[in-house]
Amino acid sequence: MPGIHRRVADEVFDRLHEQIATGAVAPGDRLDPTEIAASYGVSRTPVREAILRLDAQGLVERLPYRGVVVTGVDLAAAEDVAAMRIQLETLAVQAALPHLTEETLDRMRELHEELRSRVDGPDAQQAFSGLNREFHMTLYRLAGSPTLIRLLTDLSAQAERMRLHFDVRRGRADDDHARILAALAAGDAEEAVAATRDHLFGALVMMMPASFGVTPGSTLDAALRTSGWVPETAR
Amino acid sequence: MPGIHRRVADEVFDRLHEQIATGAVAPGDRLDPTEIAASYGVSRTPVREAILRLDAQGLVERLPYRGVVVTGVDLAAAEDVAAMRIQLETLAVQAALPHLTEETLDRMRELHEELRSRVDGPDAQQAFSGLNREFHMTLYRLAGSPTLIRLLTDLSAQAERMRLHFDVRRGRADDDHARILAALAAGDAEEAVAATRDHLFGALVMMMPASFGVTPGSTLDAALRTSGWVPETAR
DNA sequence: GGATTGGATATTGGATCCACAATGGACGTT
DNA sequence: AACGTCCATTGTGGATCCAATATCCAATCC
Repeated sequence: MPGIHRRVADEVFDRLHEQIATGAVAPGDRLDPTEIAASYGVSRTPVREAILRLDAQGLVERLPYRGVVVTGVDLAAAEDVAAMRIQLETLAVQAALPHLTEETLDRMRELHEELRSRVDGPDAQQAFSGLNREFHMTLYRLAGSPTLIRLLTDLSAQAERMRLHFDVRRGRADDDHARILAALAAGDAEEAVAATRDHLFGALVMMMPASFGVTPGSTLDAALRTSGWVPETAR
Repeated sequence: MPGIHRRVADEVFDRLHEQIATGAVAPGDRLDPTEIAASYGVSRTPVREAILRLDAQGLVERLPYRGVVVTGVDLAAAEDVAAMRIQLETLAVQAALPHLTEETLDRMRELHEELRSRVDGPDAQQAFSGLNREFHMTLYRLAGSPTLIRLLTDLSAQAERMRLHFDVRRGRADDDHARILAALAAGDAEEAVAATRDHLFGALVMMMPASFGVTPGSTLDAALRTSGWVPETAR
């Protein structure tokens, strides 16, 4: 049984990933490998490995001989990531639906309830992140695509970081999840896709200024249309 | 001008990436960091960094304390990667088209001609890989999405590795490219998407046994349908 | 007075060294 | 003779050491 191995580098990676995803270290902040190594009581080597992995996920940027900083977030990046998620998660929904079992649906309902009950808790933000991700991933795993899971995991971490940066509270997420569950239970693929798309799009919109409109010809525009979205002007 | 800096690790990464993408080291082969370091005349440190990055891209697998092997390829993985590419490249086409200029189109035509002329050359396979990727990427860059480029670059490397593993010659690629160019020139988004999808799907089909059919409910099935594909049985 | 260059300092990237885990073979036991 | 255990060997992961590069500041020149 390989995989049970916990190397120091794994530990460091998890802790740094957590720090970044939760916004404990903000975008633009500098990560000092020496300092981190000292504070964790390890050498710089595993810290370097962890940073390499964070870089591959796009969470940090390594400036040669000039240190490593947490990747900055701006609205353009948020829109970019949202577009990719819409394109891939709507695919995941479609591919997962045919393999949906009552058991998985129950598991999702559990997570849904758990989310509702925690909406006003002390660590609401923290709990939301984990439970929300697990709710969606439970479904997506049914698609049976390791690549898809890998991409979505990375993108989720990015998105979560942005959500926290822009201080977006997701009160409406419950309703979105209920809508998704209903569509899944009814076996309505089109509605499940639409609900997922609106869920992701809604999170993005809350980060944007009031005057926000989808830029025609953007990846976001394209992804929205692919998933059946109809622009305001055409309605 | 910093940023153009070439570190040793970058060099090692490029060489290893090349070796893997071109199949010089086959799937399942073991990579010995010590041996690589010696043959390149460097220490193990930059080799380790390079391997870390290859791992993040899914090109190699690191078995804790047991070495690193080139990720195996099978038909399921090929199908998986193809599905992701279809989903993302069709998005890229749609987002790029509105920003298409005559200049870019000319650049693509150049690459197209170059590809045709090299079809029977000595290093045909090698040339094809690079030129084909550049042909598509030239278009996709117009979408203005760093994330999309990053994901597609990784997926392309995977796909190329599989293509070479299954020893697929892409004679038809020329025709596909011509079709894409025509659609782009005409500003026909739907046709450009269809052409791109068929291009990618065609490459996958050539890896499959003759009896191959798209599994209903797979990510491939979903991606194909999203891009407007109609299954045989429904035609 | 401002800009440019040279050196001091700090920090990253690379090389080397060390410890521990994992395989393979030898030996002993049943 | 077969199986299990122990030890030696190999090699990965981590720690430490060294070199190369960027930044910062001061001195010098225009």
